[in-house]
Amino acid sequence: MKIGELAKRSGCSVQAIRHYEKEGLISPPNRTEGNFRVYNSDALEKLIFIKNCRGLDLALDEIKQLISLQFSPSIPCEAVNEMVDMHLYAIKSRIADLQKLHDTLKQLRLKCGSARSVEQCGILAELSSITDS
Amino acid sequence: MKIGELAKRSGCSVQAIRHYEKEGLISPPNRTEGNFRVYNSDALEKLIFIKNCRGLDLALDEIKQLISLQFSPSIPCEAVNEMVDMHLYAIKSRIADLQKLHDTLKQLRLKCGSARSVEQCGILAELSSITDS
DNA sequence: TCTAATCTCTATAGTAAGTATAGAGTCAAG
DNA sequence: CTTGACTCTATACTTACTATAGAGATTAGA
Repeated sequence: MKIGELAKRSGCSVQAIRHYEKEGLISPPNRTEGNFRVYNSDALEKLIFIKNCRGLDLALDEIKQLISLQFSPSIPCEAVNEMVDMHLYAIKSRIADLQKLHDTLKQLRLKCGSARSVEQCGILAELSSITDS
Repeated sequence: MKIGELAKRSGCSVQAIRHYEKEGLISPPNRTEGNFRVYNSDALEKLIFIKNCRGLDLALDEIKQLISLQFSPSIPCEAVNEMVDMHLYAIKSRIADLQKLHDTLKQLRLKCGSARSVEQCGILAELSSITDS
């Protein structure tokens, strides 16, 4: 299949596929006489793997590591676990940060009713004076 | 004061200050004979305002809007409220997404113990087969 | 067979909000 | 007068793509 069909089947965009190739996540496929990329079902599988990983917010570099791990199947998979654990931690922190941000913003929102002028706006006043915590 | 002191006092980096100037968030200051930027306390105040906004994850473009609103103090501040409300909504969505991601990743983590080989790794197996939801 | 539409190619620029760097100039103190 | 700290501009880099230009390839219909 050509890149358009691969894109449709994998759910990645055509440009993203070319991007993954450039970044070394997928290997350069064979070409037709007219220089079009030709893919087989292995490429589709790999793309789906990549897509799943991206869905978990794994970075391309990390996905690259996972792929290279798949090529040395007998070594222990500690590295995989560590990567996932680190992500779990990062996500938890990010959630906590956002929650705090949400609370702050909600507080701020209460400073201003709806029909005031900018001059009297409690939000703008607050933004000028909050000190870092 | 020169840019280094302003940076220290405001908590922004020197490059960030120059960046804000280039983006039109702060006006170009006077220069010394030797072409160094010279700031007064108004600039410091403005930078603190910007820093507070950035702490709330407001984009530079949005901050720019807020600053221009401050220059027309008599118009209603609906726009400010709307911006804050939109952010509250965006943050809530982001938290929900991350929570879901966290749960998925935690499930995935359970697929693999600690001492297995990559070949048997449940995580990698799962990543190859999850279908999009 | 011609042609128009669609697909693909490469290369480049843009996104957000800065950080990092190079290479040059300025200033203050010893 | 020289050394070190500071500043200047301009450029490249970061992430994971998307968008675009301009060209060539392929396919379907007339």
